[in-house]
Amino acid sequence: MLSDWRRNDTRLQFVTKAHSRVPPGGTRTPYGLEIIENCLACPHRQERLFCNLSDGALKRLAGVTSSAVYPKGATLFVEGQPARGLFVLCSGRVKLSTCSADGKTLILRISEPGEVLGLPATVTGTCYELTADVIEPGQANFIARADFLSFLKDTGEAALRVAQQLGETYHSAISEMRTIGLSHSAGEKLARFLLEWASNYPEEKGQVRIELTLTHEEMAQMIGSSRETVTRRLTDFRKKQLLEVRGSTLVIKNKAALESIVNG
Amino acid sequence: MLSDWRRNDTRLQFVTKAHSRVPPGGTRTPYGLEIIENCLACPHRQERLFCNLSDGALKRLAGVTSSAVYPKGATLFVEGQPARGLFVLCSGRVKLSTCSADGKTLILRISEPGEVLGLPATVTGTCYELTADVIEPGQANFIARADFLSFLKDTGEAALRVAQQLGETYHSAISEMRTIGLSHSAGEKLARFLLEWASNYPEEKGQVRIELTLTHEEMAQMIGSSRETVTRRLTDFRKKQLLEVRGSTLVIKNKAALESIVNG
DNA sequence: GAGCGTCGGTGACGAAGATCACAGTAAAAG
DNA sequence: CTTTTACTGTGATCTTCGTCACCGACGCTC
Repeated sequence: MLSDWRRNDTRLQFVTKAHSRVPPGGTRTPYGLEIIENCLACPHRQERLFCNLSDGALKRLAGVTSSAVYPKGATLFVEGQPARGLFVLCSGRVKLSTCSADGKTLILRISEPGEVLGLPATVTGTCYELTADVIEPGQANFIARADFLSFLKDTGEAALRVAQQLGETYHSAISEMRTIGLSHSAGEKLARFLLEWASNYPEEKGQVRIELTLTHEEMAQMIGSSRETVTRRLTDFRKKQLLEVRGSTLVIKNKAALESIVNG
Repeated sequence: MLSDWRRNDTRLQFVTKAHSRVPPGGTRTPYGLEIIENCLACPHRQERLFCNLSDGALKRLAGVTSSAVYPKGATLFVEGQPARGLFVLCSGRVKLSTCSADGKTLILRISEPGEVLGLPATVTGTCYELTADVIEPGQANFIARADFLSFLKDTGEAALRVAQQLGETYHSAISEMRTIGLSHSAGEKLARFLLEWASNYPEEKGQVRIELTLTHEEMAQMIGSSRETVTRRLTDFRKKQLLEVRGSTLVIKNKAALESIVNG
């Protein structure tokens, strides 16, 4: 259903300003993608740390927010750029990665709706430390650095939220670090990764059904390994009845066994 | 000169409260270690992000700060503990590490004076994600979580500082991540690590003289490798005239060559 | 001075995995 | 309906590095 614009070029598509004249709570584009025009009436507001501010604060923020929809493959910002500002991801998913001189890529995180991208660099006034690429099309709200900082100065409430968001970002970085740094083998890393991913899904009777729209190549880049080894370990797991794969859904058949792999 | 208490047990030694009746600006213990009693008069105040708050804010903070001196080997907090509060490191150095079920250790950072330890967990109200061990004796000021949060609520100025500090912490975690995740070999990781370390020291004519009071074992834990490989790669580097080691000072003789190792 | 623990240095060995090469498959593009 | 492209699957090879084993140096304790 999104197929007609998935293959578009990656130029940024500015769709609307946040303070336009549309019914509150979102509307629908021709592409079937929900556009959230108004954070106050956003259906996800409750669940999201950064969106769930007071009405006053959100109104203030809305005045300096530019909303846009991005196609798959779009780049929000690039590692090493001076930070222009931050992006609040409303829908879609974004890959955060870093890249070495010889082209090797390490993915640090796949961001979900509700997360704030580019916050650390925006707050400290340095360069973005990661590159943000859209892997599943969606909407993001941009806030320029200067606007954001003056907002923070005025709104005491928000600064604490920002600190908490940063804390969580750090937490997830550490967790990724543990996956990569503490494993003895690629199989262990992969198991750690899958379990981490599965922790966002409900478990029943030792089984978890998860959506995993990543290529083996991308998984390899997340665990610091090669594409081929991911393929091999994955088929190992399947042969051992630990997993089942049907398209982009992956079923963990034996969570306990996977856990015993990571615990040595 | 510190030798007589380096070998002490690791119980915490509470020495003084911050609001005691001593001359401002610090005094000297019998062990030759400078004790900073008063943040307002701290000689390092300017250079340190978190210490450099307004007089009013610092006074408020002083009221809830407990100062203590810790011997080598002392543990400030342990990974997985619910966060009690944070520590401002005034002097000495602290190792931040995480540990897997089978005992493998990964060191994420060696903290220097002026840094704040345990901040992310304290702000988000979760568990410490790392373990903090003193590797060079020094002083740290403890602030309990509840006190700190109410301080933050009242002091708008401070929340922004906290956010910046968190941003920097995150930045250094990413940098560590790059070292471990983007390298093709242990030699590359070690070179990356040494250059990172050297970036805090002045360079002249392609040479840098650095203090590196870490054992090979600890370096291995920083780059996710084994003690033996660190020893071997280090002697390789010496044979190739890239390095020289005299006790705990290490001289990078050929910075350019080290850089060419990391850049492939 | 003897004993002990920590640290650095080195050899041998085996397993893990990166890399290369290529085949098969599935889905989009034309 | 063909062609192209992206992704997965698998074998062969070769390097690296972790692990084990041991030795010597140094500093501390008794």
